[in-house]
Amino acid sequence: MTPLKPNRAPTISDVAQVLGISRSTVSRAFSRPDLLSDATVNQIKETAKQLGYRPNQVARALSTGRHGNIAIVVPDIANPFFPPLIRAAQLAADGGGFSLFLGDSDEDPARELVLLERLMMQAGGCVIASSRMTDQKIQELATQHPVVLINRDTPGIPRVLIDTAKGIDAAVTHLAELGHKRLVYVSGPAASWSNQQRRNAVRRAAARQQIALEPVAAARPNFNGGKAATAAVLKTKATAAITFDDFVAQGLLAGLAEEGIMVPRDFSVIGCDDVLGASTFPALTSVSSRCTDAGRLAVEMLLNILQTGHIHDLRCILDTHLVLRATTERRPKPGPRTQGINRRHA
Amino acid sequence: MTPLKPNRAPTISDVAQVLGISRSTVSRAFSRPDLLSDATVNQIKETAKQLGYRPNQVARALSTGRHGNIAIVVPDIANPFFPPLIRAAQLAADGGGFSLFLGDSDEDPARELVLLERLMMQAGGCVIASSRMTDQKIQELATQHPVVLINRDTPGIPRVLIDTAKGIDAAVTHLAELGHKRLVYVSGPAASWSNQQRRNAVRRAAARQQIALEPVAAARPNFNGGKAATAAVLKTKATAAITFDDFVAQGLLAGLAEEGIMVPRDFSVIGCDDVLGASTFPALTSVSSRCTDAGRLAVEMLLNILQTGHIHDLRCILDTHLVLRATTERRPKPGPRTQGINRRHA
DNA sequence: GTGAAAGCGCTAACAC
DNA sequence: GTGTTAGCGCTTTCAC
Repeated sequence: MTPLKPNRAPTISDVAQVLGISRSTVSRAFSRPDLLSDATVNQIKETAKQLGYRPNQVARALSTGRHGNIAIVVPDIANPFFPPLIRAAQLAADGGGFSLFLGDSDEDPARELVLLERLMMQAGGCVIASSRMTDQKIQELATQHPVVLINRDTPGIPRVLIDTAKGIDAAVTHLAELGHKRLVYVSGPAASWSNQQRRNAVRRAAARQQIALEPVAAARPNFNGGKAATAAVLKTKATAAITFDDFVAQGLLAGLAEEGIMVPRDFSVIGCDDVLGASTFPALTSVSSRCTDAGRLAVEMLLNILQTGHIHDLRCILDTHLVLRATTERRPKPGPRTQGINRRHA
Repeated sequence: MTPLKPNRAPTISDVAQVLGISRSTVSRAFSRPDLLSDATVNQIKETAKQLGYRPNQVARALSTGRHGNIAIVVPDIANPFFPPLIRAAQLAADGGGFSLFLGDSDEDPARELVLLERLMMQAGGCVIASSRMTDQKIQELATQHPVVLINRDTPGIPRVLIDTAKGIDAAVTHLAELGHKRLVYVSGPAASWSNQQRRNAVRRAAARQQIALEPVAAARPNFNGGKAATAAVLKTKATAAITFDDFVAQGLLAGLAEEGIMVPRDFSVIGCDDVLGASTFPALTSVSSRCTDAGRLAVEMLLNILQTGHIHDLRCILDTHLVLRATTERRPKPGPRTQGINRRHA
């Protein structure tokens, strides 16, 4: 059992005293060196280093109102869509000299708000990814702090949107070309903009290709949600499914395997986000989504706002494409399905 | 293009003035309400709410030295071992009323140090997961700030260790029982404590089971690293591999498939961490590691230090077990391997 | 180009 | 119980 650090860190005053100069000069050497002669700046930085002086962010923040922090809030860190996004955000923040607060709302809009309010006391702005809050709440928040959204199309607020429409279009077209006539969309959270956008994209594309569309809801956007939806999917008599995300697709794959339905021979599956790579079996065909780009871009937009002090109503669209792997195939011939035999383990 | 928020937030003085009382009283109503009469506390909180007053964390931090923040730094957010850990850490921090800074060192010790030094100006303490820094640097850091380590056994510093020994032991025993005589350990980062610990555990267990052990290094602890190691693995003539983590195992699986080696018929593979679940094919047998518990525990330990002001040299061990799935089987009969034909796609 | 002084919003002795 | 006073470490007018 040890007590904590005894000696306090050197301050601006210590440096000033050693050099016999005023504290403001030392301050300027770090915040506005252009106002000082090169000689003094060097001298100050030199002794500062010797003393181990480092400017205190907190004091600076109190004085200027500019804390060098931003925040990012996501619905679920463990959802593989977000880690690459967060990683890119952290990198971009770091590049701009900012520190990053992380919040996980656990898919709960109330928690999301509380978290943001706490974080925004110390952050200059925030990135909210896949917000579950209402547009109204978001707009309210945005009047008080700089906000950049990812995958949420709230007017007036800078936002990065991953436009799955193009990729989904390709997916539906692909299925149509394989002869499928009846398709199901396994949906995700109702409050999710991505889900709405994907559902609509599937609907439009299905109409254009003249194939029937059946809606089925996954209780939660994860493996179990997808697996649990299997029965409902099969009941529709569809021969192919597009799912809200790869997780749901993975669950569906597992559910189908359990029912002895062979993918892609008996049933075709296409995921969204392409975060699972080739790690499912069969390797999942999926609509890619550029989460890394989205994270980096959102932070860059936020830092730009912080620097200029002006919010532009930017609406930045990242498009997507279909990544073909091994879960789609020509529509099976109509007739009784080979059920009850788990071919995967045969 | 909109300019930013015009009106500044109400301060403690505003509340005091409205009520015609002193600022300290208002301050106490929020920080030490036990010192005030219930009547005044209620009155103050009431008008504070009306004015929309919220205590300013930054000012409080400057005054007390207690910023309500902690930091967590990991080598790679996108490594699936960390998201559940970070998620649990964030939850625990949140529960204690703390905000969480997140840093990604990108597997680089220098970057890790810089990041930590920046973050620790605003955080009361930090959790460092799978640090790549030297013990010396870590100890140096720990003299200046409360530090809790995850998967790093630096003496004198509170730490949470996921003890893969038990699980690895089970893994090696399992392989021995299946008749394997020659095993390879595909190692991860040299600076990683986990890697050293796993390597040693495999070595000990192999010696005990009297099976030969060949070391092979994965260039990076990820899919590509594992895949690239495939040739080296095959050259050892081993019939089974234990890999540093599931990622490497997944890469190896892919590499083997490409070479036409069937898993588990021709070759057995066991991963570590069990973060990929059943999503590989074949479903990966793996040594589980309780990353969620580790994240929660580490933060709880840190908060405890922050509250008591005392560092106990805690060494908290979480043990592991083997999760059997589908990538291990009886040793193949010696003889020429079926190579060149990719059986997976046959 | 540099110094003096006021203040960011809050807390913490110390008085009464 | 409540008010007074003096900071926490830094920035930023305003002088010179």
